[in-house]
Amino acid sequence: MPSQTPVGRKVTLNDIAAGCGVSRATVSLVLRGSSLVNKLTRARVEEELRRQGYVYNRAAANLRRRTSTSIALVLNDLANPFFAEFAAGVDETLAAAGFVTLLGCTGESPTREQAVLGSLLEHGPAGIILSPAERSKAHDVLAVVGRRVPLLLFNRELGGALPEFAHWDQLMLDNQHGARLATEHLIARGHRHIAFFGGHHDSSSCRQRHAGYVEAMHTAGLRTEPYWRIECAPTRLDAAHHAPALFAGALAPTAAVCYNDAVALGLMLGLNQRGLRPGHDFALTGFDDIAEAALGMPPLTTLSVAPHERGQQAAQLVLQRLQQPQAASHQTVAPVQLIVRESSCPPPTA
Amino acid sequence: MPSQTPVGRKVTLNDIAAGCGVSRATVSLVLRGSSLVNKLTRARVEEELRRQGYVYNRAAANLRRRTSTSIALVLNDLANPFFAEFAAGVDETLAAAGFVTLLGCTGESPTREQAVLGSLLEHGPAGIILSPAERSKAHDVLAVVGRRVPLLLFNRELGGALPEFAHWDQLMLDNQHGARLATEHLIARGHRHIAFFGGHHDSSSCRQRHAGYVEAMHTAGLRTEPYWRIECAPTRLDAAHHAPALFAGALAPTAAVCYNDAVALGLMLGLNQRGLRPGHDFALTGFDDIAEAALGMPPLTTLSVAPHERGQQAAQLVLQRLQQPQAASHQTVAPVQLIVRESSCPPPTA
DNA sequence: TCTCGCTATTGGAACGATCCAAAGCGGCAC
DNA sequence: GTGCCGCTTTGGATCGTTCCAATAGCGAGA
Repeated sequence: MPSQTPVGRKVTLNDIAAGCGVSRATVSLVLRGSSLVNKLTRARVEEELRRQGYVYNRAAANLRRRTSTSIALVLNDLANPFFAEFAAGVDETLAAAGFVTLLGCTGESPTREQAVLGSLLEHGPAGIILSPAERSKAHDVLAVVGRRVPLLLFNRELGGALPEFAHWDQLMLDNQHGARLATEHLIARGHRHIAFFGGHHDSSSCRQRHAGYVEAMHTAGLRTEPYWRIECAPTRLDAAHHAPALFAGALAPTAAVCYNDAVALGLMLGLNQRGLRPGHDFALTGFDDIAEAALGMPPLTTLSVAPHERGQQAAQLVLQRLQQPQAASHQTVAPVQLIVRESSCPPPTA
Repeated sequence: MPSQTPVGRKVTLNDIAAGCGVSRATVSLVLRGSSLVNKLTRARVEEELRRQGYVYNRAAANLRRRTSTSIALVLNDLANPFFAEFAAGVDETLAAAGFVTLLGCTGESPTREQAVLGSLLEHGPAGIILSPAERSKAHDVLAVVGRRVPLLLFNRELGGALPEFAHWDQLMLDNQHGARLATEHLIARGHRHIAFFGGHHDSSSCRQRHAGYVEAMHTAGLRTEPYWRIECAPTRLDAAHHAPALFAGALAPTAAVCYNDAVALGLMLGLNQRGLRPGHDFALTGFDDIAEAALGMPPLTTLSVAPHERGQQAAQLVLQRLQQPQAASHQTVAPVQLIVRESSCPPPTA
């Protein structure tokens, strides 16, 4: 509407106070909905606020009150749909609680992670949600973050764990259990020779998923050949590239538990190029249940981790921590759910 | 009133000053790397800063200097990989320039857009990058944002355009040209009966793409039948649903230019259900080049819009605007690139 | 001796909000 | 007239930083 704000200077409490003949303090009370203010006065002030197009300066208020209304969200890779959905969930919940999200991306670089954390901290967030870069060290994070601001670790553990950082909360996925579910499912379908495909060994989530796979295999009395463990970058392209490695060993697997969906979808491509039809001649499973999983050819059996809900959960955990700064730190493991689709066929000979 | 959280006592300039026997002002000069400070003094102060674990309070500085070091990024849908990559590009460039990203998601709701913009504005961003929700009105955005903070519109135009908002910068995709390229490509492949499939007519990007399609058809001397224009929601599911409509008219098309990749992938499903093989019996193109496009069956011919680069560009445009607040507003149209894959086959009879 | 210039340093007033103790005011009881 | 009570309102200090004008010290030139 016809806002009469003079260009070049912000409208402050003083302007409003002067504009309707009350004190700054009264205007402040009105803004905060205090019941001390007389109805008539309030109406006059509110009219003036509207007339001058006042916008609240939360930075100034936070300075005086020594409070903060922002939370930093630091992600290793926002371009990954998994983290994007996570971020959307975080922002949604934070916004509902009146907080604002300070975003930072590290691109899997511990160096940039340091810089990003440092820069965000200067803006005084009340808390931090961090999905660490791959080789990020607990010691370095502690050095820049300090103990003052509560931190929630998401998705990955930090390298070189320090005893002192037990005060950090954690929200992790149940990687081991999930991979175990997938493996058991393949075994139940009749597979005996099952590979573990993709991911890097120095990623904690990959190690956990691999452990779940081994656990299921051994529980079922099945062997795991070393050459059934194929490492590659967690991308489609690299996965497609490494497909032939599956069949280089003495005993070819009939199925593969893949590190994640990206890897599984890449492997499908690689199999096609070898003339193998995934879901018919070879079974595979993924992890994450990204949007593309349901649409693959064939649709991919995978583990749903509900990234949006995880984002909401992460935000809630941080908000909870803010209310009880002294409570013992909390380790949360989010459940994962097996989604059976067509990629996990029985073995061709069965 | 949003809940606010107390933060523990912080180390301030006063603490440092007291700690090494200089004045607050001197410490401030050291922090800002002023050349006025004596080398010895600087060393002493820096040592003390480290010793006490000082963190700069940018909010206080910004208050005093009447500056801002944050930019608000308001997106209609962060869960969409296109916007996620865009956001990553924005954050990357902003961070490099020393700015911090204030994130806000609107979920395609103009109401939430209002709320989110209002909340972010209270934190005093230096500028705003906005990808509007679908039915967002220029009038409403202007009412909450005002003229004080520069705004960059990305990707979509606002409804009910006001003359006054000519001062907003814009970064749009070259929708019309892109759709024209796709259509020309299909024509060059030998198609004569080409449909335009998907999207809503009240979306500016859909209108533009349709215009590009019409332009190419008419330039080539080809007719466009009204029943070759099929509207549906820009989702896979709705697209699959509307596939039969393509063949309901007197003259069946042999190809379709789709509103975007999601729609194209959905149409593929719908065609398959009719026993038509996309890429063999029917040609189609998409728009966006999302990750799944390359992995479709068949891989999808589409238009690449490079969302990450667009994010960098958007950030640069805003930063530029901050340096020249009075410069005339700028409308940028980002180029798109045709990516030819297997979905755009020649017509079966050709 | 006085002034000048140069280098370092500093106290105090901002920035825009909130907090707090104090006060104005009308009515009512004594 | 005085004291006391609620109901509103208010001035001034304060949060952590930066800006500004003022200074102190000190060697050099007149």
